[in-house]
Amino acid sequence: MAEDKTATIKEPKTARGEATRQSILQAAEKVMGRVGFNEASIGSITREANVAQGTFYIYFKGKDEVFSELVTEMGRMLRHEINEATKGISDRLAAERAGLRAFLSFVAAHPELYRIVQEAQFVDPDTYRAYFSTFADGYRQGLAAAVQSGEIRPGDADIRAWALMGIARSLGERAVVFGHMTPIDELVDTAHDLIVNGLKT
Amino acid sequence: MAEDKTATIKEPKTARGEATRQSILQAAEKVMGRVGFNEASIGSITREANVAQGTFYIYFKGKDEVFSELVTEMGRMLRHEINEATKGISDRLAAERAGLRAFLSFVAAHPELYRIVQEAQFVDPDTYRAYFSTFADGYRQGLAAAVQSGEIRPGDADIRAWALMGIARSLGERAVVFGHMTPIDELVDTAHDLIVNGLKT
DNA sequence: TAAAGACATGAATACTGATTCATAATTCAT
DNA sequence: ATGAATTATGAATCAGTATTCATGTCTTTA
Repeated sequence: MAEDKTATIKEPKTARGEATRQSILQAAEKVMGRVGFNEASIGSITREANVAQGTFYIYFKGKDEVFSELVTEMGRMLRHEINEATKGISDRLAAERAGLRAFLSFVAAHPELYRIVQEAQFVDPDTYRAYFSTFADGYRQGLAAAVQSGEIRPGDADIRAWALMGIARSLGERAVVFGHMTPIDELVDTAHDLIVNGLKT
Repeated sequence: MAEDKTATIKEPKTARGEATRQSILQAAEKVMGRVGFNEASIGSITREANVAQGTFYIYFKGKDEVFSELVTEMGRMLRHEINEATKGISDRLAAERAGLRAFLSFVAAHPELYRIVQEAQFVDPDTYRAYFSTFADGYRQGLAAAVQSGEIRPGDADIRAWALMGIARSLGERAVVFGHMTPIDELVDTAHDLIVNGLKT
């Protein structure tokens, strides 16, 4: 039946509590970003946060819970960045460029968070899927509208949305995971040219 | 003279041993593909393989080692498939299409292996990086040659290689992880059109 | 300023699952 | 056929770490 998870309530009631919770969260981001979810022990997180182990359980049910919170938080931040970067740009291809640029800047600035989202695929599949489905939905709508208005050539919007997300993710990974130090503008220029004009002569 | 670097020797000397080793490998592929690396215990693998727990350590140093072997094996298989599918095709854009098709067919046929490669990013980063670096190198050379010969328009070959790999991976993930059931030919047609012609009208 | 509630501690406990190893069975070479 | 090598077993260890909890400190408020 419906099991009540309310048994262990969290939510700090005090400024002090909120601060502690926050420092645990930050420590978790740092440690998990560096060594990954599995290697990150509660002990290593609380040590980084300068609190005792037991304190962790005042605010979180376990490792999974902090992790999910980090992923969700990261999603919010990234969506916000991209919205800011593209809002007010009506030209679809220009928006494409601005969005790509914002994405790559973000992952360059937050490599740990990038890693955490990727790892969510295995640690918290539901959150992971929700994360990318949300992105894909928005993307698809934008592309469909642009096809409708004749701004871009016809083609399945969902498949294209995934293809374009793939380009962005792959270039992000190239930089963050594989250490290729290409300047972002060069990445954006090359990728955008490919997206707009394709490979053909 | 033990040219083996394996301080603790493995390598079955007997048909029986080879068979057992193989069934452990298959069981590991199955179990790890289903529940992921961390949830896959040695016990669950040996149970699946119908051998005792101790038997595992006759052939492998630990979980990491089977895992690496699976990733490497998968890389070999996939490269082979793509080489077969594209060999003899001199036209670059046609090869692009054939390679994409081969890739998507492969991941559709081996969803577990796909998952395992992704997880290698966290379990065995070196192998993961080697895997994609190898792919990227080959890809880059092909693109650079095609630019040289005037077959495709100029543009940084390395960035393009990563962008195109990203498209393939993303469409694979869309199918395998997100369960979108689009027929492969439709995926290939749409993606190839995007790759060749871009989005512009 | 004192009682109540919130927060913090960290040693003790509990659990999970990896790894070992003494023993037994099977296969191989002669 | 028989001793030697190889392979197989699984219960017993071992290690790491997640989680609890009895106790102590801080903060609020009446």
